[in-house]
Amino acid sequence: MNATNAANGARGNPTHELDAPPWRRVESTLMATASAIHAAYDQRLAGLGLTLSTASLLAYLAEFGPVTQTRCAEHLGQGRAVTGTQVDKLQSLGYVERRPDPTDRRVWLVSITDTGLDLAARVADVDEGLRGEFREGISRTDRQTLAALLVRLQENINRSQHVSSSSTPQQPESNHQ
Amino acid sequence: MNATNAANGARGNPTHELDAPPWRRVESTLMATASAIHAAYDQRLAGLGLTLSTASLLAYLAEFGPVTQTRCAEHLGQGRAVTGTQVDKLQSLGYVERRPDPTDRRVWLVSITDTGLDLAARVADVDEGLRGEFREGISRTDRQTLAALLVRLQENINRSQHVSSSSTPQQPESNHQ
DNA sequence: TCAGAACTGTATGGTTACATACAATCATGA
DNA sequence: TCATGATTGTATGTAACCATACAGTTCTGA
Repeated sequence: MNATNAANGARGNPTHELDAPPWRRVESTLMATASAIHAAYDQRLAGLGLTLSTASLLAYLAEFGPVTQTRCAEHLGQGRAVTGTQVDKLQSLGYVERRPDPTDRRVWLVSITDTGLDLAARVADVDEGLRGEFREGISRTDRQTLAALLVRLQENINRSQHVSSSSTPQQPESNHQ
Repeated sequence: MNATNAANGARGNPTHELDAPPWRRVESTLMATASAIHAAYDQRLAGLGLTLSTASLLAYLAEFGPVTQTRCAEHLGQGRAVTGTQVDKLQSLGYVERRPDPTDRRVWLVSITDTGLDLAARVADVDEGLRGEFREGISRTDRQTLAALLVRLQENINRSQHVSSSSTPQQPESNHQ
């Protein structure tokens, strides 16, 4: 009983993944790696009072001018409600501000403040440093290979997501909520 | 269950990754891919009344006999409290049962039932089918390359995770290789 | 023997995110 | 014009997970 199973899979010999149960294969390794990346960012960004989500939002606002919350949500791949909460937090800390759109009274234009820009610069430093550590000993070619494989994999995943699961056997829903 | 559900992304489903600010690089692609895998499993397993987490627990119990909850939690890489809740759910559905350990009155020995075994077999089918779809057009060599790169990346991540206290990361010495 | 440390499972509160529902506001077509 | 449908941001309820704290139990060392 050493570290977590993630470490188990990571330190194991990648050539024989058959001793592992069905839940410790490439897909599982990938999800564990993603969790580790998430945790690493959260850990480093905690010093700035941010999480990966809020830092991503801040960085997006720093780069692309004032935008609506819906656009932020789309870019970050999350719902509008959560984005609104994140804007609430960044606004309460003085890093962003909401201004009404003169041409559309439904929306807020979220813009970054000066202190927000300073923080975004430090977030970029953290990002740069962390990515540098991640890439130690992994060549540019390797990274390109990894990215290409991930893209191909994700295409397959998206394709299988859009298949309407017609093969749902019996098993009544039994959704008691 | 409609198309907007999947398109909107139950766990976020970003689509563009190349023209990208610092937040759309390899690390982001990896996390997005992991989310997509998670969502795909959840979608397919919903027909069995399970999620990826509960299905993983069930599969683990099906393969390795009665075990304590702490061991389940360690294997699944999650906390003991959540594992207890998941066992509660599987138990209420009749798929697992808790029996006292004769030699240790602190622990429960969680064992799978006959109906649980049946369900685990169907979970294995879902897993097999989904992995097959994911690997379409990706050769075995590619998969090995991907796994190897992920392992190397995760080693770097774990190393950078352990350098939390010091503000000046001092180029940790590579242990081997 | 036995006091203190360690471990197991559970309770609790907090965080993050989703899905739905809703009011307010635009946009479209007859 | 104006009724109908879309869109935006928010409120609400739910779900999953974590971290901490705790009682009961086991283990360890003097």
